[in-house]
Amino acid sequence: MPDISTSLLDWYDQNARQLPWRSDISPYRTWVSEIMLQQTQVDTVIPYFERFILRFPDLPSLARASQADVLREWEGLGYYGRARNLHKAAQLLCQEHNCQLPADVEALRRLPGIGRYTAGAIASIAFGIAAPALDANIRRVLSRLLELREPAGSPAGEKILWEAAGRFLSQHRPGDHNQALMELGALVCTPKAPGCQRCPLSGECLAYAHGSQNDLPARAEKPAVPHFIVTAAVIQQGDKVLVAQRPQGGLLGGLWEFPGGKLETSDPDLPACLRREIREELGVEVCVGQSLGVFRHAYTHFRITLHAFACSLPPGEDIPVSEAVRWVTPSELAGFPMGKVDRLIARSLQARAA
DNA sequence: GACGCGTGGTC
DNA sequence: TGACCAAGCGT
Repeated sequence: MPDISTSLLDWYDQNARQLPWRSDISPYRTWVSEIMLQQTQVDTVIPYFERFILRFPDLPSLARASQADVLREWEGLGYYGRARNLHKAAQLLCQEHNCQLPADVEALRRLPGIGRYTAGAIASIAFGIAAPALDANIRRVLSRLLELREPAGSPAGEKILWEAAGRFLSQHRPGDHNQALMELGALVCTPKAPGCQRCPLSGECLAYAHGSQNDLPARAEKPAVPHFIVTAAVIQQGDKVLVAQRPQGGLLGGLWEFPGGKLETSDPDLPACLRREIREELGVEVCVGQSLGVFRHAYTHFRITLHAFACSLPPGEDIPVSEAVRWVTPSELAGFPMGKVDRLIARSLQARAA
């Protein structure tokens, strides 16, 4: 096992990007940045981090906020469970831990939204604790360094990689060491066309020695991505439209949408699909009118083509409002957190009304 | 332990 | 344009 830390940290000191969360380091800022960075690239996170910190500058301000306000700041970033858990954890910490993040890996690990990686990252970066971290970048760097044939993500591969992350770790600068490995993975040891010529670890890298860097890390086969046809109803009454809140647990949980759903084989056509969905969700028959557009969108595990329709209620029919069903004017839609496609529809309505 | 969970960039 | 990829976590 070579000592990679010295050359790694030297490289990091010369090449680290200046990022918002690398100045004014505090446990709170480190925490917010690490949650945002889960499965999300640095360039995407930067503007969200800046806005979020302006809006919620410290842990008490986040704990006091409403979930809708937190989700609105998160809108567009995806994986909204991260925002719900961040908010929940802030409230827990202010109830039980004096509004302080614990300086302890196991205690961090128990907070909602903090798993093995994030606990190690916060502990090492914010508190200087010698805890390893393993993310997609470090998996790739270490897989190549060790020329690991086990697929990253497999149980055997994970075991080897976590042990390696711990063995390599600098006891002196663990936070910089973890960030340096991630920085190296993001800037040099990239998935395609890795820059081995300018890599500080190429001399120790088994993959580079054998020319196998482009074939690593090994990957398991991925299943085919299904494609669904879905419909959405913009139900209009006077100058208002109906929006519904999605349940907390699942896809786009807690966000608002124009109701609708998947086309089933039993549906004769798109309007029939939409009438069925609205009947099932809201208990009323709607009149389906003109098309408001067709939207394609790719989620992680499936793809949709969404057909939006202007709809109206027959005379005498009504829909009772509730916590999760509201009639709002197009200009009020901006206050309701939404996913990508529904926001596109909402914006087209605002433009139409203006 | 396998699966569900968003979105944007890249090639 | 479609497939791949990304500072993972919860159930």
